[in-house]
Amino acid sequence: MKKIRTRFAPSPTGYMHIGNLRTALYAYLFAKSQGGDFILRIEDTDRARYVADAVEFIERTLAAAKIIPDEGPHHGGNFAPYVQSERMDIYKKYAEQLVESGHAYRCFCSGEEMTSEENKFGGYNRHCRDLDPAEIEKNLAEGKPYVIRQKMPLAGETTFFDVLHGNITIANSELEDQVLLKSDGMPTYNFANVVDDHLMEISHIIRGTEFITSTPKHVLLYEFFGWELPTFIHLAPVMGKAADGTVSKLSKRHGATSFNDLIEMGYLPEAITNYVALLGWSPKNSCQEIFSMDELIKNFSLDGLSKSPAVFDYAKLDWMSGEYFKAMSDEDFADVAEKYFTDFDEPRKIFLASLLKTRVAKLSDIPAMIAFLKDLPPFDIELFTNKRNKVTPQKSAEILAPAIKILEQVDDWTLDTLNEKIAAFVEDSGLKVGAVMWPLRIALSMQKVTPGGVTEILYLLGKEISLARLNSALEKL
RNA sequence: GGCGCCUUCGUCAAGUGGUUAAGACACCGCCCUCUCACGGCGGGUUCAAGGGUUCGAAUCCCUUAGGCGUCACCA
Repeated sequence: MKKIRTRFAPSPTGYMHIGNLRTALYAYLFAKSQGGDFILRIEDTDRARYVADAVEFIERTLAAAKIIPDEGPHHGGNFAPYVQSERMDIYKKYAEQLVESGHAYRCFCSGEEMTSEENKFGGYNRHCRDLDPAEIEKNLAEGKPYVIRQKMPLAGETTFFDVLHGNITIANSELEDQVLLKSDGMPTYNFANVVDDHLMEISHIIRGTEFITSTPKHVLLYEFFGWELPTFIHLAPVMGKAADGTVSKLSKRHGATSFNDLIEMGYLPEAITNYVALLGWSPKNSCQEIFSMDELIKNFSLDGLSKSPAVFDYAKLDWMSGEYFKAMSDEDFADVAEKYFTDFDEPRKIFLASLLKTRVAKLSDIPAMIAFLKDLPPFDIELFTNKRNKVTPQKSAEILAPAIKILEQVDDWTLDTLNEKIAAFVEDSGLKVGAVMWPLRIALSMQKVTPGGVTEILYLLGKEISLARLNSALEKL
């Protein structure tokens, strides 16, 4: 059997859309699940869109997502170069070959003529098909710029098989005489793509549905050259849902849309990859949702792919991200959240990690959660009223005063000791735990909700600051 | 507009002629609990519509509607 080879062929735009990442992931998973190769090829044939360092950016992003090419610009391989702008002579050779065989022709029309009514509606850009050979010679001699166009059959239809969609048939009369080689000598996507996929022995083409309609043109090229057809798999797009409920292709208006946006927000790469994998694919005979890359590879199969569009759901990403955090050790979490923990010593960092890892969807949630530890929010007497625990500002003062006395005596400011002292204090007070804890927590944090309880906050704050806050609150009450 | 693709809970989805139509997220309720979270238990909501075929249809066929894509010297 022929070796499975898939490729990811992005244009170098310094931006990795989630949809692109997913396409790369599926191509990678399929290849790896079949013991095949995954190739990275850069489609930089549009000089106007070239972005500096974009290739490195793509490679770094794939590496972060643990999608490792077997061949690529900086990964080596037997089919180099893997950057299309370095393969111009190859495309030219094959384009000329098609002109020779009568499947393509030179077109000397300028841009304006292209967009004429005739071409747009009736002619499908077929105007230069039957130029007088003498005129062609003349134009060439004058050095007049030209493009090479594919000569489409005028009758009949072209059918190709897609793994997800079955047979797709399009009438040849719908196909325009598309440009193969541009006047600057660069190939178009529709040409370079076919030539390279053949030369690089790609067995399965996994790409977005936006290419379904141009696939018959590609198929015709394979036929013109007498090349064996690869297997096509056209993936449904990733959608976004706007505030008004409308669904459209995932874009900026939906929030973060690139892998890097998500990383910057503090989602783990593993969590993003895991979530994205499930956006349009589900495992067979299993309800598993948390997958390592190895498990994805083991479980992946094409028949688990969905052919309908999937809406990107940030809420579910949050959940999945949280699952990854919860599964981490305190040390690992502290490590990954390091830049948010700068105000704490090592033991407190680890302890904070233990508190936060069950409460965080993304790392950037952290600052808002722990801000009160650094800067006490303004005093608000309203907070000292809590119906459920029958707490009032008056009662709060009555609890704070003795509590301060007890805490002042504590020299061993550790979690265990603090726990012990507070528990004893509650016991002696004869009040419910909540009734005692409420005023303490408010005085220490000036907010109703805190990650962790009173003891935890006391420990994190340290003795000095804790007592200062308690005293300050007592004074104001 | 032509052509093409798509349509199971709000979202991701399982399902391929006979199921009480899985599971997950979100949501709601209860339990645990010093708040929040974690954890545990429970709940509501789904086959786009209309026609067929069939003893029987989410599953097969037709029509309609809606969504998306494409119609570049962009990919």
